Amino acid sequence: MTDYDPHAFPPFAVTVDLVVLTVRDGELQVLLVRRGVAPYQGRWALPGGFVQIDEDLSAAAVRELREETGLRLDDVHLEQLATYGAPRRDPRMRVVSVAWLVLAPDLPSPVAGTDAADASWRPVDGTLSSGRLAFDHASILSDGVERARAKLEYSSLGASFCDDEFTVGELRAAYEAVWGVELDPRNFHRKVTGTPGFLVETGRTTTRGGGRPAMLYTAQDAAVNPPLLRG
Amino acid sequence: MTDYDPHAFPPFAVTVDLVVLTVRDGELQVLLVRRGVAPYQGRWALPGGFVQIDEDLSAAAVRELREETGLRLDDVHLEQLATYGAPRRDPRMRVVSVAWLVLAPDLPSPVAGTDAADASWRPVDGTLSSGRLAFDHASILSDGVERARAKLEYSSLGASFCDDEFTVGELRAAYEAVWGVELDPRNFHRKVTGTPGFLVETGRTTTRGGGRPAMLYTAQDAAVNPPLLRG
DNA sequence: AGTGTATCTCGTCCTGTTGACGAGAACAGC
DNA sequence: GCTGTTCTCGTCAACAGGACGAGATACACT
Repeated sequence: MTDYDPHAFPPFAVTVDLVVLTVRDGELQVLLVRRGVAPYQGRWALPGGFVQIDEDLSAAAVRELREETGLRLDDVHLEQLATYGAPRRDPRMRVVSVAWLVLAPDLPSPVAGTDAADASWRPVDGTLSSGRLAFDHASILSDGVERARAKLEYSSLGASFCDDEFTVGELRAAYEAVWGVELDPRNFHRKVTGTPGFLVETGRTTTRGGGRPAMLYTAQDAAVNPPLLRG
Repeated sequence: MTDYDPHAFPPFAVTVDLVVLTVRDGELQVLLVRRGVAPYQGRWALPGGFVQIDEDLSAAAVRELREETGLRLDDVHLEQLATYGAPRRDPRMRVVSVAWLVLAPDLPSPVAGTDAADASWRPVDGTLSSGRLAFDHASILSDGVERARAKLEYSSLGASFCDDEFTVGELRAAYEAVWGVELDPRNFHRKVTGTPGFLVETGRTTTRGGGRPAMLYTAQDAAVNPPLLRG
């Protein structure tokens, strides 16, 4: 490790970029930071940064998540999304970026880290249609949203958008926000409570949200087969 | 691009590795090359190599595919699998490897390229259970097989294992090999011919394989909803 | 206390899909 | 012609899914 020859292979910079999604105000939102330096100065971008030379890729993702957003790993779901490495995606040098998808509940989180001058949740729809993200981040965000939408169909990952304990109605609201559709509350309830390994009853109930008290559940990691359908 | 400062970021080597899967002799097989140099000299490994400094990641995958296996892109399905970059996965230096999944028909292909001293198709099951692949390639292969199995459920990618024109029976044989299950020929026929956009009838028939002449189809790119189930 | 409103949860009906299986059609080889 | 093979269509019961009704149980307001 210490005696490699830097001329034996082309040197690349390796970064991680984070697509951090949450559901706020009934819509899917993404965490963006405003760039303080060129290139793309003043533009919104995905949070991210360089991987350190002795650091695992996932460790770099977790570190950037903590540094730039204040989120901890045990609050969220994190998975590798894809890697982007077009030769001129960064005009300064050859950068290969490993993108990670993070699904987070609507935490009353600081959302202000050490690095980012300005960070905030932005609606995904408006961000994608405006098309003004830095670098190829619009493409990465689009892929991340597509992955999230697809994974909700056949996994219990929708619960990642909810608190540790949640009601079926809150879970349904997350699915509706991600998919942009309205789901029948009765059929959704039947589906998620009837799928073994999807939800665990806590025995407690809550009346937040009004109406009849709702059972509180925690998530389990079961696959859904056949999948939930989007409408 | 020309004036970057190589001391401003940690330098990484970036490679591509290929998980090339096919169905031969009724079982899922993977293309491996035997390493001629240390480390892991003599061990089987996934084909791959360094990404050039001005080369796109997918272009590097296509180039290695051609160089090491003789396969052309229009013969096969290629998609990015995942990226592997543990700090000591290569004992010589810090290498980040972008892995690609290739699904190929059972071509009477040379399978001998410029680089690889020795290349051959090996059964996936035996390869994974022996656990003697170089580097972290067993883990990459495992992820690739899992991806392939999952994608066959809700896409027409199984046709990537068949020739351009194929029968429903040949397609079913591919699914059975990948999933390691037996499927009912009548129900499978009903499902794939009844899913709009999955198959296109050519009008021609064939008697290869014996029995009553079978209709020949070409593949289309439709998603399957609800998915095919694994038995 | 009573009324209205909201949500949750269970149940019903109908349709389409799936798995198990039967049966005939159409070839090759002997 | 007979046999064995594969292909293709059909049948039937069980199940899952979408549309919808209805009661349960909270809170807010008068």
